Amino acid sequence: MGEQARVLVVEDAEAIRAAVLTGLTDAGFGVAGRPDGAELERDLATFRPDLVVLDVMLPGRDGFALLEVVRRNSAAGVLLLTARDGIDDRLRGLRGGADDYLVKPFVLAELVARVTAVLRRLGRTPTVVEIGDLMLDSAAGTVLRAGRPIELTATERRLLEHLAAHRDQVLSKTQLLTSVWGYEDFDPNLVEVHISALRRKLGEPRLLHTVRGLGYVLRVEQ
Amino acid sequence: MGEQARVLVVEDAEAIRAAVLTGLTDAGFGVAGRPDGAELERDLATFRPDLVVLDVMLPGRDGFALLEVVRRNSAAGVLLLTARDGIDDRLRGLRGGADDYLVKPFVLAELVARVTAVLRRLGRTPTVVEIGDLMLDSAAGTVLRAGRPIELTATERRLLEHLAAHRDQVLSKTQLLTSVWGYEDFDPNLVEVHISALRRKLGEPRLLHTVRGLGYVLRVEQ
DNA sequence: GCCATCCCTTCAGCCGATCTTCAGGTTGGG
DNA sequence: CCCAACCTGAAGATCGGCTGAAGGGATGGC
Repeated sequence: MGEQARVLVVEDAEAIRAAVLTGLTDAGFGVAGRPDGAELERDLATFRPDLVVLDVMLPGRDGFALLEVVRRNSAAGVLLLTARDGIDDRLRGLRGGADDYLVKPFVLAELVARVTAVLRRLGRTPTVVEIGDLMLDSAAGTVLRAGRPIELTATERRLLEHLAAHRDQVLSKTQLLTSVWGYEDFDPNLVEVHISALRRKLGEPRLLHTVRGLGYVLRVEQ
Repeated sequence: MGEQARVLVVEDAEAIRAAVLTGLTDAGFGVAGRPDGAELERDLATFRPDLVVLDVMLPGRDGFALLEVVRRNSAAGVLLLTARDGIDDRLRGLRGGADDYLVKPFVLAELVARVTAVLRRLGRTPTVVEIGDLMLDSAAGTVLRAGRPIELTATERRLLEHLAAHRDQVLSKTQLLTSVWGYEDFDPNLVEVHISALRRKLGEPRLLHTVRGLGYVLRVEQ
């Protein structure tokens, strides 16, 4: 496809938002802008951004809260804009799972460079991942097994995309719980239940394997 | 237990290098340091870092040149340290394919946070250990002997990984009990039983040897 | 506003894999 | 030859993982 990556910009300062949107458009990205994160969930579902640029200082829910929302509801990358130069904010952002951050004021060219870098790192440029006869199109939101479409719930899709992004790597239930659910507390059964549902829908031959005592791995057996 | 990730630090200022190495060690990383990149190719091959921290201003080849070397010769991530605050440098670094950069002077905690973040983004790197025709991939959770997969239980895998991490080194049953099982009480037979099972699965020629009265050692006999 | 539906999460029972212990056999150094 | 060290098959206890079912919150149609 056109392979145009989509970037959602949530920034309340209109001048900055406009400049950023222009810069990103010039750089060849598909863009959308919002003054706040009130409709973030909906935007994630409809606009399906590959990356979300979040201002930390926002009316309503702040950038950190929105970061959680993005993580829970999509596989999009996150770039934080922080007005304060405080190390604490930056650390909090990175620990909270942001892919990168930028301190205001910034030069437009640098933001574009960082957006590009994050997208490249995330390997989001090609939105299609193939594993055996399984095909994930994160842009279109479709999953095909042997050419046949599979209906997944949001959680199942996030789980599958995460496993696919780490194919051939064993991921523990704890890792999955934190990166797919964003949970701190540990309830292995929650993961097991969703793995079970995912397997039922994915069908045979089995791609999603249990490594007893370690976790799960998406792998094509030879 | 996963093996610790390895970080190579190339930085000519000795005070900074020492501080960084200490901080990373405290954070649980395996580390190595160099004042310049003269032996980078060799280091990449022998130390097998998961991440390389590169100072941009270096005697001899500078950070950008070394970045290229890392990219060509390994799958390691790269974090650039730049003394200048100039946007140009930062852009050049990100465009050149660095996974992240940090502007000096920086707070040690932030460097550690960034190193952790980059490693996490990179998917924690496949740590592969080879001993003779035995290959352990702790990320993929696989063990191969002469190319053939071997099914191990969780305890057997931990035991083997521990022995592999200390290849050619005799480990007593007490040492194994404490480091693999975390037990305080001493039941040598418990270790013997698992060693026995491990040998059966690993097959011939024997890699796991008994040193009577001392312990066990993983070694390729000549 | 109300109801049907979907989905996430928790719970409980089941099953097989695995851990640990025990008992008896084997090995090797002195 | 003897004894301590080591090996290993077997078996009960325990654990990790799977799955059907049900509660409850959110969503969307009427």
